[in-house]
Amino acid sequence: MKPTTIPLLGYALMGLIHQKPSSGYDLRKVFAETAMGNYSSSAGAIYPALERLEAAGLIRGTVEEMGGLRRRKLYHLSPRGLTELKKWLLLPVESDDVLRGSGELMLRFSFMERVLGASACIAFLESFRKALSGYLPELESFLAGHAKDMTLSSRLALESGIRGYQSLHDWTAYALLEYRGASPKAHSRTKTTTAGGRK
Amino acid sequence: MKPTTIPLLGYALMGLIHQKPSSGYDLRKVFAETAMGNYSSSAGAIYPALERLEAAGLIRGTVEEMGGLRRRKLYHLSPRGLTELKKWLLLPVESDDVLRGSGELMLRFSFMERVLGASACIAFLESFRKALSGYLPELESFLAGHAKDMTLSSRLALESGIRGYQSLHDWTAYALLEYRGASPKAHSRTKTTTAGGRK
DNA sequence: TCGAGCATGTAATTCGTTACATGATTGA
DNA sequence: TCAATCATGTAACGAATTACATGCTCGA
Repeated sequence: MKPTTIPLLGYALMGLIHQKPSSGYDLRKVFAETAMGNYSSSAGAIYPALERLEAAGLIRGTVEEMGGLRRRKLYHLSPRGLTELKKWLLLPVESDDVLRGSGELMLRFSFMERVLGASACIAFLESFRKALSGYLPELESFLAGHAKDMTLSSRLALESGIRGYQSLHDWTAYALLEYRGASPKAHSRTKTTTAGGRK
Repeated sequence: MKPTTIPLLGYALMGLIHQKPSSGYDLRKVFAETAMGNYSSSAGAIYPALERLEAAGLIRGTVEEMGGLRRRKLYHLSPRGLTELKKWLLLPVESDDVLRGSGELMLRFSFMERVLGASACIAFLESFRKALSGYLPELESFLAGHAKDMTLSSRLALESGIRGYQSLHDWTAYALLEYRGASPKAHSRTKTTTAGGRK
């Protein structure tokens, strides 16, 4: 039982297959049409990935001969696949993850409720929020220290990144409200305008 | 003279070398310490990349024997490298770029003022803003159409993406003000709270 | 003298991209 | 019948990650 390093695309596929058993073609369409996760894409990338997952025993493919239709290989998640998926979803939120773009974190979150339920989502949001609270002041002080040596455009690019993290920070508050507040009547998505807070 | 496909890391290196002739070690430190661009990283990734750039005639490396110091290979941009860098910076802002994460766009913008001057930055910001204005309604309507079929966590993940683009949209307005407004006295970085605008 | 940091590299592996290839089926 | 779309693949290539290897030099 090797460490079984699964690339991000593998988890994306497993998450989607968990939602609904799918063929390679189905999955390609999800990536192409829903602009999901932006990364990963289409063609000769996902079929090999599916083969790797199957070889690792994480998914199983069965050829469907639905009433005279074209043959399609439907994949569904194996018990081991579900275990691995859960393990990945339960990984702690490291500050490195936040730095590395948070794309993986969002992918995890998007699958989380279906696989682990609401309480895991709330715990995730809280630790995500904490990681952001720790990282934002770092960025702000880096900006404060280097702003004078930068061109305006490079400083603005940095500020854009900071704003992105602030927006993410605001979002965690909003998301926690959605999870805790029972009635989704107040569905307005107004900005909280908080964020910039020092620690 | 082949099409010379340069990967993103290559442009990042060229941009940094343009700012200041650097050794591989210097560049690694920039990536490691400034959390620049998040992507790209360190070690046996950047030395090969530098070799490729040199082989392509885009940079030139000269061994420095600074007063009994360790030998270090200083790279500086060649005229052809500068041409390629400018060409990349002047590329139009496609809506695909926005979708694919806007990381490349920000990298371009951060180098832009030093290489092309302020007017190019303004033009870039305007077309970036336009691309975002076109993309945001698409995302909003996708959300409106699919929200009912989603778990709360997957819907929130999508909303987080939308908020990110809105924040970027706000940022373009702020950045244009910084470029146009002469006195950088009003350096407050307050949120514009606009954004969600249709077209 | 000895370890930490400077500085540059190499090799194996793994993965994604691009482009091509194939065949079945449906609608015009 | 012919094009579009469904559906699955394969092969060449480029590039990143990881881990290892080397040697210099400075300060304690």
